[in-house]
Amino acid sequence: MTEIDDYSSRVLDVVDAIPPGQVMSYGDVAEYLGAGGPRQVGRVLARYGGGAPWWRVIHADGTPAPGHDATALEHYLAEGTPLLSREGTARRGVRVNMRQARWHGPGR
DNA sequence: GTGCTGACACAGG
DNA sequence: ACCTGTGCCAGCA
Repeated sequence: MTEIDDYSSRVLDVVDAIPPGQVMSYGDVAEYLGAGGPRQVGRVLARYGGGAPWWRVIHADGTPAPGHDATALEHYLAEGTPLLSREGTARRGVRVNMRQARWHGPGR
């Protein structure tokens, strides 16, 4: 049994609530919860992200998490997440179109 | 108690 | 678009 802290559980709950094609920045999740900070959210995902769509949680710039940017890209293509990646821009810096994909709680 | 590290955010170059 | 420095919060040796 993997008991999880209340805070971690809440973070995972929010991440799991993010609809496909939408994403939230670490800072947005922290602000949405009204507790901790972006670093804490990142730490939780790094620890318990295995049971939640961590790829839907990215930097404020729209860049996916390090070490798994390739995996995240696969999910974005499968979910239909609006990407800014283009032949013109460096494909190495795969970014998500936050202006479109940014999700703020249910109903938005 | 002190210091370092980390799946970050923001500003400057 | 990329790198560096600084600030913020929490965990760990």
